[in-house]
Amino acid sequence: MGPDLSGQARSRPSSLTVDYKPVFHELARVRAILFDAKLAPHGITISQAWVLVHLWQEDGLSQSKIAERMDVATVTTSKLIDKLEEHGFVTRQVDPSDRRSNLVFATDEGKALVRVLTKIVYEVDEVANAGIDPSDIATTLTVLGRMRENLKVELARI
Amino acid sequence: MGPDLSGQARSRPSSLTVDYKPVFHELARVRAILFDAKLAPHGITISQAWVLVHLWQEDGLSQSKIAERMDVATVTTSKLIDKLEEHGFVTRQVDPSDRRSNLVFATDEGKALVRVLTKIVYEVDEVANAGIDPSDIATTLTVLGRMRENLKVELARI
DNA sequence: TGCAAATGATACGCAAGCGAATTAGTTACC
DNA sequence: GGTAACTAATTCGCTTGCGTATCATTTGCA
Repeated sequence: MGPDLSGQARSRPSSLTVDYKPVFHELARVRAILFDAKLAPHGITISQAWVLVHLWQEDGLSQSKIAERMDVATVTTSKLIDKLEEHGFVTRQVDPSDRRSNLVFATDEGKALVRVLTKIVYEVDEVANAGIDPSDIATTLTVLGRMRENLKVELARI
Repeated sequence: MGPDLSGQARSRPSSLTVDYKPVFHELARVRAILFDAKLAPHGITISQAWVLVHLWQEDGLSQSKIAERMDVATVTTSKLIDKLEEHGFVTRQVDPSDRRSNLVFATDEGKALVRVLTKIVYEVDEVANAGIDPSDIATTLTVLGRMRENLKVELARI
């Protein structure tokens, strides 16, 4: 036998489950692939679509505000917004009160895409959740949120 | 009110939880960042480390076998193995029975790293699981595995 | 046997992340 | 008021994924 890769007492399951596969990582990847496949006809990717969701919540956010709310680096939003602007889903406007800053507004096409995304999220969840006890799914989402917070706290500490 | 982004009946939680954040995606990213931070002193990334785990399970796999077991494209393993070879963690050997194929073997340094990874997986799980009911974590891992399978079946169907 | 089809690995180009460095503009303090 | 420190956005270069195309080799079938 090699080392114990379960990362826990042997009787407890862990992030490296019995199949020795990084389930968090793989699940995120598979979800992204399916989302991107469903969004491709609309000329957008799932990461770009998330920017639109944040603008739907509050239009005219600055790029750094968007980065903050999406929990990514500003350089990432910069490129996502480039693509969205190219396709006419958002417009950039220099903030008159701070000329370093760009305010980002969703166009009508961009707003319409949020509605499309809604439907696609529903479809993907339908597929993903098939045959799973709804209360277990609720538990899972709570646990994942908690794990994310735990890890973010640790990253901030480093 | 905008569209219903819960992607489910309003009373049920969903992958877009109340904070409107893609928790699967974010959790995978945060985990990867923490893993990479802990692995950086050893000159390896978490994705590269996974190749070593598969070689620990069975040494001398071909690149395409590794890709198959990791559920990634062969082009991805190709580059991961480039990096691992550069750092002396694996060696490639042409398969004498099929000269198109490279067999990949872990070096002693590579094998030693699996042991390091074991410890790091334990540490990351310790952090992630803090304050969460162990039985809820068990439920979560089961649910995630099921979701992954559901989505993979759907992707194969497309 | 010989040629078509399949397979293994790689090069190229793309997307989404990151960090570090750069530029432009703002704030804060002496 | 002027300089130092900070902040917003971008460019560059990196990793990990993907798809497509290419090349060498192997397999399969007529």
